[in-house]
Order: sequence, then C-alpha cells, then structure tokens
Amino acid sequence: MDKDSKNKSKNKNSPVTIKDIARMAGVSITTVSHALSGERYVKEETRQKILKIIKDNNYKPNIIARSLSKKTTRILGVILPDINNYIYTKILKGIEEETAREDYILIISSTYFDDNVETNQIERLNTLFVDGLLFIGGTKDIKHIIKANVRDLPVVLVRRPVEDSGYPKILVDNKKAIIEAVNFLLDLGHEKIGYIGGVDDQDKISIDKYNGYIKGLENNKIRPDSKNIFLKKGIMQDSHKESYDMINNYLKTNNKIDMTALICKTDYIALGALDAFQRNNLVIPGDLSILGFGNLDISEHSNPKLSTISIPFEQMGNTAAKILIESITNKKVKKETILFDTTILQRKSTQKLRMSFKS
Amino acid sequence: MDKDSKNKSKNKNSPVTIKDIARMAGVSITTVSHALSGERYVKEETRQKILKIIKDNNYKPNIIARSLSKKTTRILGVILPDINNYIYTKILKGIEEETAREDYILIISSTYFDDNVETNQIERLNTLFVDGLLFIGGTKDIKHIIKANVRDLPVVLVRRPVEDSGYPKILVDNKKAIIEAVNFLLDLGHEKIGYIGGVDDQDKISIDKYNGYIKGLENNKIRPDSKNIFLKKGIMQDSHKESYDMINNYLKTNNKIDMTALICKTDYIALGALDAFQRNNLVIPGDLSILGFGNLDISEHSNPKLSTISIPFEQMGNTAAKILIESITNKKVKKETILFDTTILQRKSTQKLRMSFKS
DNA sequence: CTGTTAGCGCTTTCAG
DNA sequence: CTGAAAGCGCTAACAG
Repeated sequence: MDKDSKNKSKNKNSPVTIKDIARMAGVSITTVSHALSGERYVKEETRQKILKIIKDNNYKPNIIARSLSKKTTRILGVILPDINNYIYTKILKGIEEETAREDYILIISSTYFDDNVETNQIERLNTLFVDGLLFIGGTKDIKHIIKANVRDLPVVLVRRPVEDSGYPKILVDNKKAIIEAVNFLLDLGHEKIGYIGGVDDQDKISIDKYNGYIKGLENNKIRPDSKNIFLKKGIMQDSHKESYDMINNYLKTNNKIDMTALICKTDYIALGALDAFQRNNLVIPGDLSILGFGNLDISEHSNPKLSTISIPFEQMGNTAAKILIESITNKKVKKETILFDTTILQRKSTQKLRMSFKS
Repeated sequence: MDKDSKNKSKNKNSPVTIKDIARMAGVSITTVSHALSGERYVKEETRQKILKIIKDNNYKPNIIARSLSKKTTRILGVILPDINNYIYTKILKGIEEETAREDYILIISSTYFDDNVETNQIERLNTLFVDGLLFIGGTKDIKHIIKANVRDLPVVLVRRPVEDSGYPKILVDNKKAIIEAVNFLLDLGHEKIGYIGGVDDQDKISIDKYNGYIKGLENNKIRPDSKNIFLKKGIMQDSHKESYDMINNYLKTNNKIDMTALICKTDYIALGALDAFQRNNLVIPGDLSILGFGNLDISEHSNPKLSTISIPFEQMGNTAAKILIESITNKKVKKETILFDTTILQRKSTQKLRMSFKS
C-alpha cells in the first residue's frame, strides 16, 4: 500500500481514476467498474459504499479509456452542408434532443456542399471511432460516402435527395404537400390557383412540388392555366429577387391578374412575390391569397404574415437520431425510407375567396 | 512471425493498426510512431517505406488510443444557448473555420439558457477530455462554469455579457457602434435622430446601445428629444410586433413625425418599425431613414432593404478559436477582453436628408 | 459475489 | 538511428 495515494487525487489536473476509487473502497477496480455498469452483480452494501466514494470524490469515468477498451464511443458524427442554414439547425435540434436523452455526444461539421470535404470528414470521424453517421442535406451523390465509410458505420440520411442509397432516409413528401395545398385553397373557394418556382431536372424536390401542383389540380378536374404558372428553368439563386421580378414584370405588362391564389415553391419566393404584388397595389390576401413553403422564421415577419406549408424538421431529426441509435444497438440496419407529412400553417396571407368581394 | 498477419487487415471492421504497419515494414511500432509524428529522426529510406505502406493500407491512427496516451484529444467543446439562432451559428462558422485548419474537432451542444444544463455539459466534456471550452452567448453568470471546470481547461467566452470573468472574452463595442451610427446619420444631414429599443438594467447590451445614442448626440451638441425616443423598460419579447405597435400607436395619436432618422436597437425592431411607418403611408427612406442593428439575414429581404449595423460574428468566432488554441498550446491564458468594431451597412432604408425634399 | 490479468492502440521513456 | 517495454484508464474474459 503506497503512502501518498490520498493526496494524489487532490491535484486538479490529474483527476481521480477508477484505481483511486478501488483503493479507497478497498475493492478491485473490476468491482468498481461493475458497480457502475451493472454488468454483473455487486453486493448492495459494497455497491453503495463505492457509489458514495465516487460521489464524494467527484469521480467521472474517463470516456476515452472506456472507448478504447469497448471500441465504441457514444459519439455520433453529423455532417451537413452549412451550419448557418436554418433548415439544418432545425433538424439538428431534433437530433440533439434525442441524442442528449440517449447520452450520445455529437460532432457536427459543415461541408459547404463539397463532396471532397465530406469524404475527409467521414475519414476523420472514422478515426475518432464515432458510432454512427448522420447526413443532413447535401448533394445527390453518395458514392463517396459509401466508399469512405470503411468501417461500415451505421448511416442515416436526412433530407438528402438521393435516389437509391442503401441507407435509411428521412424525407418529406413534397408532392403530397402541394396536393394538400391545392385542396386547402379549393376549400377556401379558390379555383384559379397559380404556381411560382424553379423547376430543375436535377432537383427532385422542385419536380415533386411542381408535379404536386399539377396533380392537385387534376384531382379536382381543373386544368392548369399556363399564364398563372411562373416557372423558372433551373434553380433560383436569389429567389426573393427573382420572384419579385417575375411577378413585377408580369404585372407591368398585364396590368391585372387572373388568379385568386398562388402557391409558391418556397417562403423566399412567396415573400418576393408578396412584395411585388403589394408594390403594384394588389391587396394580399384580399385580391390574392399567397401560400409559401417551408415556414422559415422570416415568414413570420412579413405583413401580412405568410401562410405556409410547414415541414416537421425537428421531428425528422429526432426520428433520424432514433433510427441511427437503433441501428447502432441492434446492428441490423433497416434501409427503409420514411416520408414525413407537412402541415399547412394558416396565417394571414390566405383567406376565403368570397371575402374579397368587398373591393 | 505469425502466418496469417496479412489477411487480418482485410477485415473491414478491424482497421489496420500501427502494429500491422510495423510488421509489414519490418520495423518496431516505435519507429512507425515516430515516422508519423516526426518526434525523432527516422532514416529517410525507412520513413518512405513506412509512409508508403501506410498509404497502401489506408492506415489511420486511432485517435482514441492516441488521446488516451497523450492526455490530449484535439477536441474542443462549444457550448451555446441555441443552435437555432443565426447569431450563434455565424460565430460557430468562424470557429469552425479556424479549428478545421488547426485540425481540431468540435463538439457542439446547446443549453437553451439553462445554467444546469451548462454545468452538466461541462462535466460531460470534461470526462471526454476536451482540450478547451468555448462559450458562445449565454447568461451573465459564470460561477457555475468556474466551479464545473475541474480540470482548469482553457476557456474563451464569446459574446457573453459577463462583468468580470477571469477568462478571455470576445465582445462587440455596442456603445461605439451606436455613436458611429449617429455620426453616420449626421453626415447624411440628419439632425433629428430618434431611437427605439428596450432598455433593461440587467442587460448591459441594451444599456450600452442607449448610452451610445445619447453620447453620440451629445458629442455633436445635440440634445436628445424625448418624443423621438421610444423606450421599453425591460426586454422586448416579440420585438417585431412590439416595435410595430409602439410606432403605430404614436402615429395614430400624433399623425406626424418630428424626426428624419431612427436608430433601432435590433433589426427585428427596425423591421417592425418600418412596417408601421409604411402602413401609415410614410415613405422609407424618403420621409425617414431607418437604421437597424445586427444584420440578420432577414434584413436583406425587407423593402426597402434595411441599412444596418453589421457585427463581425464570424471574425469574432475565428478570433475566439485562435485564442483558445493558443492558450491550449501555450498554457498561459491571457485574460484580456477583445472588443470588435461593427460596420455600418448602407442599404436602402437610409439616405441623405435633402433628397427627401422632393415630397 | 469478487479479484487477476490481458488487452484496446497508441506514445514515450529508457536503453542501446 | 532503432527497439523494448511501460503505461494511459478502462473493460471483460477467466478464475475462483
């Protein structure tokens, strides 16, 4: 029994270890380990004694050592395109909630849509022995992910528009969302319903949304009216401005509108359109109901407040984390795709059609 | 020499280790270790050989093992109130940039302004042996941080409004910012400059800003005009709406304004005010110049686009990370406070006074 | 019910 | 210029 064992733990920079606890409790480190993990039975009396000593000395197991020994870290890697994007942080919050409960730690890193960065980060996280990988958003391609994932880590994809992945995916049903939006507007009495947004072959979301619009009308035996469809080929870059310009140009040449409601591919587009209409002295929602998509925080600050289709980002993140943790513990990865429904958030930019007869 | 050493590394789930590399290269693991770290000289020839084998076998050192041995992880803990807040993620981006360059890994967690959660997370990160802690935002109190920081980890505070901390702090000079804003407006010809925002004894930022306003005027021998000062005692909760109401009520009872420029404590407040003025048929910036504070992404989407005071969040995060890493490597922590300057972003909601004579 | 001991994969003396 | 071996703090057979 060495003599200076007691003062040792007083040093701030060398925390007390399992060995110290064992010594103080007069048991082996094995017993301490088991008292903590419950892996095997420890006599209640000694267990209590150990626990007390642990508490008194503020002992915390060294997770690094545990990880090395157990080959598992309870760390999850989250890879997303841009930490500054509200969509991803919403999803992140849902993930955080679940992982905190399950006592996992999160390592988050941004790729800025660069697949090479993504590859590097996967390798990096691999060497850190994360227990699983969560991808939020990102490019359509995942070949590099599969290739870089040497250890065959469990992976879950959230809101990543890949065709066929081999990994479980959490997505939103955009087509269904817009079909519902059409029905929603029809219920308010609207029949002349327009659509504005970009459509790009490479962007499945944009196609789903547009198809939802067409399908929604067809379901109700309404034929789309091309003059109320504002389409931009490709992806809108500065969508707020582009949308403003499209509507503004239209109004300058046509002087009036022949629709009573407009579905917008995103909130930004909706806000741009809203602005253009108002600048041209149309009253929203009196003359036209406008519906956005996404429920960005900014859509709460328009005037009138934007009605929009809200996406359950947090819930999606939550589910993603659940599935990931599940597949870490159960080892058998389910490769199913989970589709989340959206909700229509009725604020002030939409209203019943007949109410507009006042003017 | 055992016979099946070669196939072993082919197993996907048991990555190749330093031992494997050593065996393949016919050297000791010590040599491999040093070839990698450069800690001591290794004959160039063997070094190249080792490096090639490492590359061919895609060997990555196990960071967990390294950490256990070196008692340092190259992991940094970042604690912030809310991952969904644009301000924090901006700062985060600056941090990320620096830490990525320096090859540190980030563990990020949100507290939602709960000091207990914060305490837990510090302890958690402690057991994970992070090398340093970065606090973004949060409450005024840091006693629990000091208490929980058993290992005396290097700490840097960003945008946390504490009085005296003992930790290096990265802050913004709010008072100076508003003084500059006053000067900026004066340069545009404005003399009747108003102010709108909350003021709370407990909120140093709000006080600094208001004082900056008063001081800015005084510096130019202008006496503040109380009817142009819209103050709310305490913190504004729904600032956009509250601001809208304050202005709207004022206009309903006064019918006109007696100022030509208005400084707003935040962009949200500015946007609410902007809305109220426009609803009451005032032209911005024709009748009134409006200046926000913070440069939220949303302020780009108003009409007119909001002129605002921009805070160098990314730079602040960057510097914070630099200082933290510095104090990790140098061990001697500088406790200085670093004050960052702001920039006035002139967009469309402010203009020269005389231009408004057109109406 | 408990202890001994061999690792986990790496770094780092110490020794040559 | 290079190796052997101890050790980081913990877990988990194996042994009683």
